[in-house]
Amino acid sequence: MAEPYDAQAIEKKWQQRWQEEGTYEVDNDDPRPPFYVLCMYPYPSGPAHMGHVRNYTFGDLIVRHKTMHGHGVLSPIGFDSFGLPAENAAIKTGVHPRKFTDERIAELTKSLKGIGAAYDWRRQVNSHDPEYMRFTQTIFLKFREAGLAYRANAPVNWCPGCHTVLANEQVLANGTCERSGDVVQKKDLEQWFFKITDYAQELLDDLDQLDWPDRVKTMQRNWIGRSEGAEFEMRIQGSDDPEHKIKVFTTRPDTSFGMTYAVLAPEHPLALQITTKDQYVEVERFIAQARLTSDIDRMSSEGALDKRGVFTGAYAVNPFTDEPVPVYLADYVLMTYGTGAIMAVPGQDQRDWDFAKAYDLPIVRTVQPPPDWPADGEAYTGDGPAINSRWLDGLEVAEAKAKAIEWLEAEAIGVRKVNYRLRDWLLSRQRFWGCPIPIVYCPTHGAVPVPESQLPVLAPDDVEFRPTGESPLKFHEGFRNTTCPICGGPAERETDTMDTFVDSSWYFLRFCDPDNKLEPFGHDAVERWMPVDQYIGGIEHAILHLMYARFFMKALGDVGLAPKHLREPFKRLFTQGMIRMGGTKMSKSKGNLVAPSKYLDTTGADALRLFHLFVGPPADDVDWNDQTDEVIEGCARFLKRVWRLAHEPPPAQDAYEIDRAAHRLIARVSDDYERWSYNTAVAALMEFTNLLYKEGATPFAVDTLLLLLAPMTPHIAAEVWEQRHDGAHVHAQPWPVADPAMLKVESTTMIVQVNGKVRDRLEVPPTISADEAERLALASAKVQEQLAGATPKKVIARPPKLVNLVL
RNA sequence: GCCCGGGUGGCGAAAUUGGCAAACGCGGGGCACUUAAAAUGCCCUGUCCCGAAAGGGACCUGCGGGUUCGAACCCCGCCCUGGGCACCA
Repeated sequence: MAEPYDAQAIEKKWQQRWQEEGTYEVDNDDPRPPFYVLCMYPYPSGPAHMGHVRNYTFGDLIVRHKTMHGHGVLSPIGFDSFGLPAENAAIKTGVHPRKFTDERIAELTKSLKGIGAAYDWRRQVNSHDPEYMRFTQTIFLKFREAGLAYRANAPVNWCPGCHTVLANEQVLANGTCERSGDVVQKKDLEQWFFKITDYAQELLDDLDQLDWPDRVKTMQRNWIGRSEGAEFEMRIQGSDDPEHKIKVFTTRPDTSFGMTYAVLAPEHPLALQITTKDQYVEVERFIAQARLTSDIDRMSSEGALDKRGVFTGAYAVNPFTDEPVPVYLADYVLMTYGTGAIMAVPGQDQRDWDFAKAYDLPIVRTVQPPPDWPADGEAYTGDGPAINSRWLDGLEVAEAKAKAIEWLEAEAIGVRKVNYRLRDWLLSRQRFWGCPIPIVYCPTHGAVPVPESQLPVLAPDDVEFRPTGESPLKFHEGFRNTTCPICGGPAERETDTMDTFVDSSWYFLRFCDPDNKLEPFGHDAVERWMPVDQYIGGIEHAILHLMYARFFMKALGDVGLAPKHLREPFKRLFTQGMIRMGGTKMSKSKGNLVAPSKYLDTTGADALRLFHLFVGPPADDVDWNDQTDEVIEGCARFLKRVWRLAHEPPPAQDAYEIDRAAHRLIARVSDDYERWSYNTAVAALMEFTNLLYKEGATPFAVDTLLLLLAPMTPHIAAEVWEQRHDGAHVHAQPWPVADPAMLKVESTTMIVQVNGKVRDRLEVPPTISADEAERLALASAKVQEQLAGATPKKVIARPPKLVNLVL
C-alpha cells in the first residue's frame, strides 16, 4: 500500500522549494527566448478571494506551460497599493495607511503563495514604494514638460460622499459615484489633466492590431466615440460684432437645409451676449437653474422638455438658405462636446423633433422617408434621397454629406471635422494615500516643477486623519510650506495626489527593470520584455485601466522615456469571467466573498485550481452554488486517482495501444492549451486516467499524464515526478510532443445516413475512397432494410466520415 | 433607445466551427468490497412510446420560418437573459 496523497504536506513542500530555489526568477540576460506573462497587479484588500484564485491560476498555468516550452518567462507581481480603503481605514481607526496597506499586502502575498502561483518576487513593485513614486513623479513632470499634463479650471465631478473629484469614468450613467453611490455634483476647481485626447485617433486605430477580446475593443471604440462631420459658422442676424458667430458641429451636414432652429449649451459663452433685452431675465434664470441642476437630473431624458430650453430672442442665419432661425438654449446640448452649439434639424433627429414639438417650431424633412413612414410619425434617420434641399436634392445621404462639406469648405464657412467623445484625463485627487503631484506654487513663478534631485515628494507621516474628507496634506504646514525652486521665496506645495490609475499605467514597465535607480526603466530592459505577451485580468478594467495604460505607452515613447516604436503595452489580453453568487458579482461590498483557505486546508490548492480550470470556459462567469463544493471534491478525487495510478499502476494489457493513446492525448491537450480550452483539456486527462484504470498503464502513459498536468496542478505533478525520476523537476522538463507515427489510425467510424438519419456505423480505413464508401454503405444490412428495395436518388459520400443516401 | 455576448439533460458543460447531440464532471440509481458505514472500484442515468426481455422506434439544442443531402452551428423574424454605452448633435 502506497502512502496516501497528502495535499497539504506536498503543497507546502513545493511552495518552499520554488521559493528557495528561485525556480521562476528570470534575469534580463536569460538566454531563453523571452515571454512576458502578467496578471493585473491586485489592489491589496486582504487575503485572496476566489476571483484572485481564478485570475492567478490562469496566469500561473501559462507561466509554467511557456517555461516547459523553453521560454524564459517573466512573471512578476506587485500591488496597486494606493487607494481609498486604506485612507478610510485610517480615518476610522487612526492606523496609518502605510501600515494598514503593508499588512494587507502580507496577507495577500501569503494566499498567492498558498495557491502555488510562481513569481519572480525579486521584482515586486508596489505603487507606494518611494522608489516607484519617484519615477511616477518623474513621468508626470516629463509629461508636463511635453505639454501632456496641464492645469485647468474646470467644472469637475465632485462626490459629496468621498469629498473628492472623480474622473468622468468614475461617474456612473445615472450620475452617481461608482464608489459611494452619492449623486455627483459640479464644482469648479483648478485640476491637473493628462492630454489623452491628443491620442484619440491613435488609440482608436491601434486597437485593430491587438489580439484582444472583441468585446473589450468594442467598448474602447465606443468610449473614444469618434464621429465624422462638419463644423461651420453662422452669423447672428442684425449683429455686426465679428465675435457673434455661432459655430456648430454636425454629423449630418446633408440635412442643413432642414435646420429650423439652433441651440446653445447653457454654459455657452455667447449665450447672454446674443440674448435680446426682452428675453434677458428669462435666459439668465435658465442659465442659473442649469448650473444648479445636478447631472443626474440634467442627463435624464425623462424631464419635461418645455422646462429644458429657452428662447434667446436672437436669430442665426443658416448659411445654406440665408434664412434666419431662432436661437435657443437647452440643457440637452453639452458644452463639453463639439462646439457646445448645434443646428437643429427636427426632421432627421429625434431629440430635435421632440424639442420642436414642445416649442412649436417648424419641421422640414430633408431626407425622403420610405413610403410606409407615418406622415407625422417622427424623425427619420435612415437613408434616402435628399428633398427640400435645393442643390442636394436627389442625392443619397453619403453623397449629400460629401457635397455639403465641399460647399462649406469652398465658401470658407466651415470645414470637415472629426469629434471624439473621449475627454482629457483628470488626475488630481484631494486625497492623502496617493502619489503626491510634484509641483510647487510660487506667487511669482506660478506652478513650478519640483527639481528631479528632490524627488520623490513624499507625504509626511505625522498627519492627522480627520473625517472632514479633505486631504490631511492640506493642513500640514510643514509639508505645504516650502520654497520656490526658482527664486527661493516662500511657496506652497500642491497638496493633491494622483489618481491611482496613474500608478497602474506603467507598473508593467517597471517590472522589466525594477532596480533601476536612475530612470523609471531602461530602454534595453523594456525592449527585451515588452510588449506583454499575455495580459490577464478582469473585464471590469476593459475601459479605464486598459485605455490609460495604452495612452501611457504612447506618451512615454513620445517624451523619450520609452522606445518610441513601442506603441502598445499588451499584445494579447485575456479577460476571465467573474465569480457570481446568486446572480450577482462576488465582492467585498456585497459580503458574499468565498475565501479559498477553506479549500486549501482540505482538498488542497491543486484541486481548487483544477476546479477553476474545469468548471467551464475561462472567459465565462462562474456561478458559485450549492453544487460547487461537490465539484471541487470531484477534482480532488481525480487527483487521488492520478496519485494511486502512479504508485500502483495496473499492468497494461496492450502497452503499444496505451502508448498510442498517450500520444493522442498529448496532441489533444496541447491543442487545448493553445486555445485556452482548459476545461476540455481536464476532461481529456480524466478520460485518459479512466482508460488507464481500465486497460492498465505504461510508464510513458503515467509520465505523459504528469507532464500535461504540471501547469495545472503543479504540486502533485512535481511530487510524483520527483519520486519517479530520481529527484528531477517536472517543470524543468520539455513539453511533450506527440509522435505523428503513433497518431496514425488503421480504422475510423463512418456513419451511414438514409435521408440524413443515422442508420449504421461502419469501421473503415481512413483512406477509403468515395466509391468504396458508397459500396459499403449500400451493402449494410440495416441500410438495405431502410431502403426496402428502392434505389437512392442521390448519394453524398464524404469519406471517411459519412455517407448519406437520399431517397 | 443603441452596441456587444449568451440561451444545449436535474446541474456545470462538450461537440476544434455544416456531418454520430450530450464527451468529462456533479447529482441520482444499482452492484462489489465491509459486521456496518465511510472510502474505493465497476455498471446504468435526455424525454416519450412498443416489448416480459433481448431489443426496437419516435422526438430532442429558447420560439417560428428559411437555406442545405444534412443545421446546436449559416440566414430572417421573435422571446428571454447578462454586460457596455446612453441627450455626444
